[in-house]
Amino acid sequence: MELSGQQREDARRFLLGRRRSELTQDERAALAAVLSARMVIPARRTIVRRGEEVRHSTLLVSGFLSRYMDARDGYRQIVSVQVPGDFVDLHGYPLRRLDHGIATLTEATVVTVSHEDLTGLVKRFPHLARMLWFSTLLDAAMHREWIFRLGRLEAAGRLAHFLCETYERLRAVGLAADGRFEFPLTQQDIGEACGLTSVHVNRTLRRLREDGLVEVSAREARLLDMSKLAALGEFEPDYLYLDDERRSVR
Amino acid sequence: MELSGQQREDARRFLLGRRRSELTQDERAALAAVLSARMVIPARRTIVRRGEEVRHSTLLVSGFLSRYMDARDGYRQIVSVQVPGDFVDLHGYPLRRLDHGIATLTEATVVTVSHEDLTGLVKRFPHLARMLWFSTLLDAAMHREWIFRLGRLEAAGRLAHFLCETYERLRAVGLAADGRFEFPLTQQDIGEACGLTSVHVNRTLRRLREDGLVEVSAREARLLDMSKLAALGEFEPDYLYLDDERRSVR
DNA sequence: CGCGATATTGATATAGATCAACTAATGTGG
DNA sequence: CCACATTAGTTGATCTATATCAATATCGCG
Repeated sequence: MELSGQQREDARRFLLGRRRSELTQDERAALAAVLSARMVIPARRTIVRRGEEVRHSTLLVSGFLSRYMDARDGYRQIVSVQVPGDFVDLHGYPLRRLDHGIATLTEATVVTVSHEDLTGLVKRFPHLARMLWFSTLLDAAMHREWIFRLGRLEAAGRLAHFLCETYERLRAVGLAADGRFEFPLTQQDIGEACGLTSVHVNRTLRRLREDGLVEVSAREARLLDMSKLAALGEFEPDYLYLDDERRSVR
Repeated sequence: MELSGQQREDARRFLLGRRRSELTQDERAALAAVLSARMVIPARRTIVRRGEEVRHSTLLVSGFLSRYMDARDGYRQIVSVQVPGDFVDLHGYPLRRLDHGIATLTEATVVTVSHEDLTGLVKRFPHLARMLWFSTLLDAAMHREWIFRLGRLEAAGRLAHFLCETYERLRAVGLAADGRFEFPLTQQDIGEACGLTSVHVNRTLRRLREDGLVEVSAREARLLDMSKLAALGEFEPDYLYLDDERRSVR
């Protein structure tokens, strides 16, 4: 079967910025070959609900997705924001059933891989299997950092940490530079990620702006003083396992 | 090489209570064969520090371990409590370097597997490899629930949720029944897990006791009203992927 | 028995939630 | 392209859950 340029390009995004986990030509081609056609999903759509069985996994090509859990009072807690290049629900492959919901934050382009195809892939390419495992472990590492953020930082630190993490992850996949990146989340979204009300996010962002640390608009975030932000958020990017962690921040 | 009864017994604990992930005789024997001798570690010892490279992974046989992150102010955030049968730092195998510390909470007995041996195992037993992956994904699922707990529940709910989760996990490995289990954590430990001060843990536990929901002493926890506790903590154990989730709680 | 760690309780301070109003942006149909 | 509707952002006033500080009580252990 002929590979389309689009499939190649989509497969290339996976684990971008983690050279240590470079895939071979063969592995990448095999992955590309099982990718579905691209699908575009409007903003703020639920893709998978908690408890649902999944038969394929989703690779995010562009836009932002959230993984979230609903609370009884109607509020939701975002447990993870996925950026382009992330396999969103790869863990659904061994687990079969998702323990949380997935929704778009912005309009998003995705491609999928059926679990059947994944089984074929991991049989033929043990190293690729290991890299898929690795990528789910990155998620877990980010979860842990997310726990730290909620458990030990106050509002300003949480926002600083969240912004630093998002920046570094986008930078790794070429979507951020010079402290700037597209960031079309609402203050409500940010609050749901950081365990704060949108009102408090607003006030805290204002303070950070007044202190010259960041500027966050509806479209874009600008991190004006990375080292102060990193200090405020106690952000140490080692847990992202990036290529160039020694040079980034600090 | 002859397998000792102890090795067999230790290997048997892995993924106990998750029948869906049953290992074959061969797989279990192969795992048992690479387990180290048991080691006993005193309470409150750091086992691995953040950033450390690891060359083996640890299977907990008895006692409690914590995975934690240090904050600048000297406080720590516990991101996970490991119970017997858990592979504590299996994610260190693909990741190589830990993004958090590991310490004993109580005296603990552990056995280890070298990453070299793990590589041998996963080559020979792809299904076992998948189960190892599965077990790290259980950790990730618990992390997500931990995020929910910190982000969306107030003190009483957090404690209720934490106690329910711990109970169900211990029950799965035969260490809890009738709402009771050994639970030798200090209120300080509980606070570090739930993002609360020990003072507030104390007051909140008192309220739960006065309401007839739990009794937590230095040795033991007694969950007196599981259904109220589960409601208070918005605890739905599906994320633990237990054998009998339909029957448990609720 | 006495000492260090843990638990308990009280008084006070504070970060963030809640409620409420208003403004600014964004989008839609006529 | 404007009028209006909808959504998101902003600000103020007040309330509350939890932190902080401090003192005492209790427990487990050598």
